[in-house]
Amino acid sequence: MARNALLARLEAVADLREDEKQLLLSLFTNVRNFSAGQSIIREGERPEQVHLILDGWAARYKELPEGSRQIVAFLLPGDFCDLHVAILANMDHSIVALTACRVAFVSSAKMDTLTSDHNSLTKALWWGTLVDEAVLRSWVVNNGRRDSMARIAHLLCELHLRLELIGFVSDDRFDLPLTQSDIADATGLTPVHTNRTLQRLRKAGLITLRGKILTVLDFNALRTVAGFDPSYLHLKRQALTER
Amino acid sequence: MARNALLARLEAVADLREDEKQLLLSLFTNVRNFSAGQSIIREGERPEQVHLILDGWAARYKELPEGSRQIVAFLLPGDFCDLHVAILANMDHSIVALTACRVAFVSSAKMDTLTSDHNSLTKALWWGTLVDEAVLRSWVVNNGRRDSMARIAHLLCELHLRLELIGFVSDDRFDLPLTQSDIADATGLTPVHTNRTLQRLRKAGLITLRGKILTVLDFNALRTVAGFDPSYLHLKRQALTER
DNA sequence: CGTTCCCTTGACACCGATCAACTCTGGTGG
DNA sequence: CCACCAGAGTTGATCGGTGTCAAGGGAACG
Repeated sequence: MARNALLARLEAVADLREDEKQLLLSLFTNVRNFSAGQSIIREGERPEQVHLILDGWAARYKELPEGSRQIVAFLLPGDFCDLHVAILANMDHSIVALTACRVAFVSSAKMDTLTSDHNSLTKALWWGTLVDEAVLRSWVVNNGRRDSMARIAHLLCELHLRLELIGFVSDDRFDLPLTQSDIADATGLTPVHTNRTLQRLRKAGLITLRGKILTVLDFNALRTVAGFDPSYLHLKRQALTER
Repeated sequence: MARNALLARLEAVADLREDEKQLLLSLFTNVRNFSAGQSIIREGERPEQVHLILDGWAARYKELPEGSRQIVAFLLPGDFCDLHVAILANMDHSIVALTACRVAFVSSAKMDTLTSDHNSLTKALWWGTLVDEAVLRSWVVNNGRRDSMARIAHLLCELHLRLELIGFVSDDRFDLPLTQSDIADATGLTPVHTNRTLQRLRKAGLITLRGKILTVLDFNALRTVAGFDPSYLHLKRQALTER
């Protein structure tokens, strides 16, 4: 990964022993590669394995009857696609690779024994799903109550912090491998309007976006435009959030 | 409750033994009453107890700096407010009673021992939080990609099924103790527009809404308008969903 | 060197927001 | 029992943000 993206996330909450870390990492040896655009899991499927993103970006999305889609989460290295397979019957949504992705597969049986043997690991994994849920809540707010500027700004703030946590940000600059249509599908806007809004964010001197590199020029201003409060990400090591 | 609203929800997924049911119910003896409008938990708090709605409706919401609010979930009898207190540090949102509510309090310690002793109960509770998450995803879609008619129709379909599951629906008719402003806050609309949209739903012959009683006149038509697919609710006992 | 995405731009339509009354309802107290 | 009142629902007029449609430009890739 960033061999330790998963650990980076978990250690933000739990203090894991060295042997637990090793044990966890040892599970994710069965790896498969996906290319951009390939679907990792489809709605209605019942995967037999738990999937973990090792590298690359993927999106969790739902498709509507008339053909539009809504992305409900971006999955970054260290994120699980479906920790819940063992419990819920079927996937109620799909997952697609947005960039080339390395994905680890673990049988749910292995996960089960892992969690029944190691309480602190279980708790750490639990914590991960609860943060996912908190992020989801903030997306409901985003799509429901913010205008296009604030929506996109909020998304960028969130990605900035999540990527920073796993070591993908340097100097307020990071790789943003999303098309404007992807951003539109995440924020509930149209591609055209997303384009214009990004232009406004640039003209306001908040960001630059060249190639697929996003630079946050003024994080505090961006945060203000977004109405962004990072506490929902529940980052315990709060260094990042203090500026 | 509907003493068994919680059980109704859990039994939709797990086959619990009688003694497990009794054990579970025995926990929720410490009860407190809230009146409509009273807040049950506030953002930033760190509650020491797990809260379960026994009776009445509550809302999970976030407030924005400029004063508007977004409801991110409706809590019905049998729903937990904060199964996660033990793990996440602080509440990243607030919970308010929408009607008079009876709420049970359980110390997180008790919950902990319960879950470490009874695997099937743990799984059932887990399942509950996963369904919450699935509902959240569908709300993101709702606010992001549906127009006002479909949004409100979708919300009504969801409430219909959730209430049916816990026995609060008879004859496609149920108590809907929400103000139009509440519906607006859930769907990301304004009260005025919510009002007009409800009128359109009535004129289209899909629903009636008198007093606080909602009658679904044509569920299939409502479902079509909403683009509603109930599978995200993961109701195992699927009788309800087949019409 | 052409094809295919992706980004960009313009003109226009429309859904939903805003602002500002007015009405209705249910609950309260005199 | 009535008068009052606050909160909820309703209506109309107008504004603005976002969607839609259509076309052109640019960059990556075979």
